Amino acid sequence: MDDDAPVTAAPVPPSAGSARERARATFTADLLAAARRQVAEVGAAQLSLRGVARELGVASSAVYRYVDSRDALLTLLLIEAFDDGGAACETAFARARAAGASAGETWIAVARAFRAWATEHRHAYELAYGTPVPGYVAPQDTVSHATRVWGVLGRVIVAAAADGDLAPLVPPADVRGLVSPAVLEFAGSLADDGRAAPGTDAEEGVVRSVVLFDALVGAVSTELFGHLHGVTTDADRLFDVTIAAAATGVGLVLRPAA
Amino acid sequence: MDDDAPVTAAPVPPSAGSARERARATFTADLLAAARRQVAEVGAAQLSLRGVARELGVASSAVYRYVDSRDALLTLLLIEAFDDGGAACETAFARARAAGASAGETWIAVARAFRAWATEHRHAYELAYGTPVPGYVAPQDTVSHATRVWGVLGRVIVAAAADGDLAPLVPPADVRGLVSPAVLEFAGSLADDGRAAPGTDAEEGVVRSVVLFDALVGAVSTELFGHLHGVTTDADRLFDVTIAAAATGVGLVLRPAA
DNA sequence: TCCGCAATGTGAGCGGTGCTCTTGACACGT
DNA sequence: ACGTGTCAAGAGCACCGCTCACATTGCGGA
Repeated sequence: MDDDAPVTAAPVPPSAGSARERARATFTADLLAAARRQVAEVGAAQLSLRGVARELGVASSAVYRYVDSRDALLTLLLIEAFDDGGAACETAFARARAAGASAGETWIAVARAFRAWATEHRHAYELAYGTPVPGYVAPQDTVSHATRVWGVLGRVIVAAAADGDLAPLVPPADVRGLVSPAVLEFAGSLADDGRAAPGTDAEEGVVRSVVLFDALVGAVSTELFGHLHGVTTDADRLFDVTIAAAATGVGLVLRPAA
Repeated sequence: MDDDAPVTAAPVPPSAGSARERARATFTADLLAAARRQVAEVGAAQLSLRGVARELGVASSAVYRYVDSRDALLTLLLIEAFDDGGAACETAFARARAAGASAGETWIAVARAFRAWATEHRHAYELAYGTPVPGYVAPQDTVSHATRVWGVLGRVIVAAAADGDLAPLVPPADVRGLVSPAVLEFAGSLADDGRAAPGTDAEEGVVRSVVLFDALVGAVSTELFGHLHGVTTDADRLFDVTIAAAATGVGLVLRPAA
């Protein structure tokens, strides 16, 4: 009631911009929320622009004023998903390290956080880490968000190297030339103190991160996609064992905090 | 030309059954072939009954005479996919063992075969091991086909135990009560000579198989779904390293054949 | 103050989808 | 030779993504 004030009133109530810009912002937010809700209910592949329009009580064509296409909407949700999962891993990492956890313990904490996020946001996980939506290719804007999880895993390896918790690979693997230069550069920027631990091979570190990533996505995907259905009586514990085995596989020593 | 013979002729030319039954069988086969082709081209989620009807030069409604629904058709293709992937693993296993390969070498051969199959039949892999098709729940008939890969991985572990190539898990994992009884029974049936190697814990063996399975699906999925895009310059070698790390993680010793 | 423009919402419409149901033709077994 | 039952066809329903011409409305400049 207070909002439709006299003619020239209220130039900048809470947010900036003209009334139109504010309306646009709030409607866009509502649209994204509705889309998020719909993805959570029926999955990304079933996301329907007409459906969100219905939910918003608006003509289906109106949605196209705010979003280029269904794919563009999917891209927004995909970025959100990557950011959400990445943030979950990042806070788990930070919290574990702040609590003095060893690199191995940190890896387990990160993996658990990732799995918890995936379980709670099943469809967001599917969107980000499941089968690519058919006919849809993720634009370049998404990769920077997708790398957040990678960054955390890389820092786990860096921390392990710094703490002396990184055993040699068994059997020794020749990783020379395996990693693309751009990724090597990205990996080089991960060490907190600006310098990698002595004797650490950056290329081998990236390979270890890849193995951890594969194990993580593999464990979560098989569980969420039903391939472990009826296999175990305690999925939580099985996940922990799986994740621990992955650590051992990359030479990440699992020891309690010092 | 020879087929549309005179009125009462040719009771049982090559296959059995009446002319109607034979026609039905061949048409069903054609239908499946067309569906297979379409899945290979555009993916399972884009499989269109109208599309296969078009390809067969038939009305879309006619397809429903031969298949209950789009989902039923998907089920047939899903079973095919599981069988195909399972067969690839089985022949790789048999071939490696026949050549005297160690359990570790056999694991690598199986993993490579699985990856090769997945790469060649991308959409079949997606159908079987990717995000479940939304709104579609795989019927019970599919599980027996899905277990073929599991059987191979289980036999890898059994072989390793028999050959003394199975190191204890590091760190030791308490796997008591982790595995469902039905799966334990299935695992018990895998030993070729009818008896598990002495000192082998069946439950722990299943857990090792799960870890291998997760690593396999994880490695293939991340690669096929684009998460390793631009990371490596040699995906084949990276896969091998990943698979070797998984073996080490479950205590599967990688040694050359005796 | 008023006018023109741009942003916005609408609804019809196009071509596509899965699926159902009626209708008519054909082949089969008796 | 004839009933019976299988079959393909096509219309139709409800949904989808997307486009476009059309009103409306709010904004900024004259």
